[in-house]
Amino acid sequence: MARHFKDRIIEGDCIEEMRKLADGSVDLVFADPPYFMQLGGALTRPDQSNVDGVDDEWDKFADFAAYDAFTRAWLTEARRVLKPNGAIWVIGSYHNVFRLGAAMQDMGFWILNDIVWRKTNPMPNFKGTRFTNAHETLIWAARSKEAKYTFHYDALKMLNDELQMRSDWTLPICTGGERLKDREGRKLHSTQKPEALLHRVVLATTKPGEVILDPFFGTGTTGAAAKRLGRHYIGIERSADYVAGAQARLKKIKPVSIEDLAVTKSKKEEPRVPFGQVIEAGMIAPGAWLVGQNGKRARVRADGSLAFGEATGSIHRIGALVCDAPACNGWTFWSLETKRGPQPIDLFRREVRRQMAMAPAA
Amino acid sequence: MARHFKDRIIEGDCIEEMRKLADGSVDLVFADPPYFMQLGGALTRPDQSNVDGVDDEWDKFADFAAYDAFTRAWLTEARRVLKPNGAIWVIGSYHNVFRLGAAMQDMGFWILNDIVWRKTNPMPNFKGTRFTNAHETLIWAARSKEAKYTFHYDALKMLNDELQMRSDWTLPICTGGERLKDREGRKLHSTQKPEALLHRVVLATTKPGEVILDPFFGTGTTGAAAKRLGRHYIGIERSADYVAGAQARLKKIKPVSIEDLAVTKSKKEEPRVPFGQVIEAGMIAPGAWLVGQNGKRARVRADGSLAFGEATGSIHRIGALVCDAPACNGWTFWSLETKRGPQPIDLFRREVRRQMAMAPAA
DNA sequence: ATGCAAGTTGAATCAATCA
DNA sequence: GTGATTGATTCAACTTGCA
Repeated sequence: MARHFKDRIIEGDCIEEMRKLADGSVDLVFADPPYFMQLGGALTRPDQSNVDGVDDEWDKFADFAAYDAFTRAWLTEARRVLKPNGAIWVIGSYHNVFRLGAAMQDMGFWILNDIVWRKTNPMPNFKGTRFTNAHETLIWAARSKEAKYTFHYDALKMLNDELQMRSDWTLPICTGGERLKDREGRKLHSTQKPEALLHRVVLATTKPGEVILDPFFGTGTTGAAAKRLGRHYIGIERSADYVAGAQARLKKIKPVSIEDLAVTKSKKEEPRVPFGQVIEAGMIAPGAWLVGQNGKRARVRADGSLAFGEATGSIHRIGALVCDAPACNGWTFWSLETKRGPQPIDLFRREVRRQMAMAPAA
Repeated sequence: MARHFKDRIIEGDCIEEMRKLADGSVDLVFADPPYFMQLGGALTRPDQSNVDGVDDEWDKFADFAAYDAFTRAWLTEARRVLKPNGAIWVIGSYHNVFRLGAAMQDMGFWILNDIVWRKTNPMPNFKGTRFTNAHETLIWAARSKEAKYTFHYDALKMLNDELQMRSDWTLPICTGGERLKDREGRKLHSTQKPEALLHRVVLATTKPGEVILDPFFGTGTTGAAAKRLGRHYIGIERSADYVAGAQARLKKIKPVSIEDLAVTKSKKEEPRVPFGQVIEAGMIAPGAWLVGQNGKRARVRADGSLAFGEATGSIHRIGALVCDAPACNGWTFWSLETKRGPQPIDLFRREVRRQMAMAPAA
């Protein structure tokens, strides 16, 4: 690879531009391709406001066949320009990630992990039709089964409070000051990724001084993380607007030494345990009776709600109802009726929490 | 489907046995197929016979091709036996889930969510060569894009402390007393799923009395959750050992009583009540004034329409008009003006519904 | 300055029924 | 099948505005 390509953004189509790069010339590829979301019409929130969905031209394809052809074309070039011991990261959602992963396996990439990015603040499902789509998936793969890929086990363990870094990462979406805006104050790119996500990727799977290629550079999050962590980047991006935004952004990034990196400490909050999880765990069966501190009894249902006469609701609401109080902490109010006498339900929460504590929030 | 298939385990190959089931005869399929982890050795052909050693001619692509052929074969039968409005759940890991998902999309299944099962207690990565593989992925898909699938949104929301359920589920792996053991005390099945996982799946996406087919029944976790929650199951399993273990397990399961199967209902399921019926019932007289949440007033007419100045229309249309909004739920927007203050009109709808429930339509 | 309330927003395959 | 009508539906994080 010609040396002058390093730390530059190339404006153009990623397949064409990758063809100009030499075989085996980059250490890592990070790719955030279009997801082919196939959104329907307009979507409104319960307050009637409009959801600004992804309607960009770059996300439109005729069908899966067209999307697959595109996917295989850019993956082919990406694999060619990777060094033999190189690796690739690809991010997607359920709309496209299965096609990405299958194509990668077909082409000889060797999957090392799939990583789940759990969003702390995802967009809710406004119509109540599905589960909140609260995560995206990253695939980490070596160029081949034989590749000696880079993995900084200890650095990642340090990032995770001395615990092995797991395959699920909990991070907020990109908002606030980090989100690039256009002159009118609107988001410059509809799907800008948080730098924290790329920070973890770059730190874990590249060495300082190595070259990272991002064929869908967008607003340059990969470049930002690379520059900050002393790696080189090559970005390819079709949109002149995005290129301009990324250029300005990268100019401001100051590289730091690893030891100066402030490691974000994971919050050790006590995990929230819904009462329903006690049911699912089999600790309390649907149909069991709970007795309140005032002696009133209510019956447990399969979804974790309580039935008291005609009324149904959460342990808190029914607790408030039978107390004729505006509010009630159901966890401390109710006990399970057993042959050996009443057992406070909070005991069961403690047990579930003990199990949950092994999967830290961050 | 012949009635005698319900709540039975069929010992045999799932593709052959599914061929004996009638078209459109099951409501839900839950499938936990082999993951094909490629840990060396055991390879299987589409007919599930064992490959004796590694055949060099087949190589890597041949492995995936064989797995894909097997996948498409059983998915084809699964789709055929599903009712038009049926749905499917499939669970896998990064080894196979991308191939599963892509095949499902190719066959016309419509993915609704991918769900991440976060394990609280995963197997650590002993060598420190990758991220701890701490999750598995489930794909939930409708039989087609047009299918009206079942989703008990409100019950799931209740299960999660009145917050809508997300696509990431944190649950422990199956251990302790729940884990089936053989006579020597070793685990009977290497990948037994926790019943809590199936509890959530069954509760969310089936109705009591429906039929759930599990073509890779194993030790019968799907059957256990189905029986406990008042659903029917059909299990298909090749191994006589697993069938015997599942039989013994299921015999011990006690179904939850009918009345405890009720879960939090959706408002969408309640019978529709036209506003005119409230007038007919004499609860609101023609000429009465309604006041909106924004203070605007409109007059009730004899046919259940509202008059606001020159404009007339339904409670929803006039509500939208006075809010200058594209849409409005008139039931929650308007209140009746009375001497004792405003009374939300939804209270009257509730009363009409109560009366209708007591005197069902003749 | 500070604190609280109200408003805004994010990769979204987001309704069901009747005329 | 198509279009109009009814009526159900949101969570966390950040920004703005006002006391």
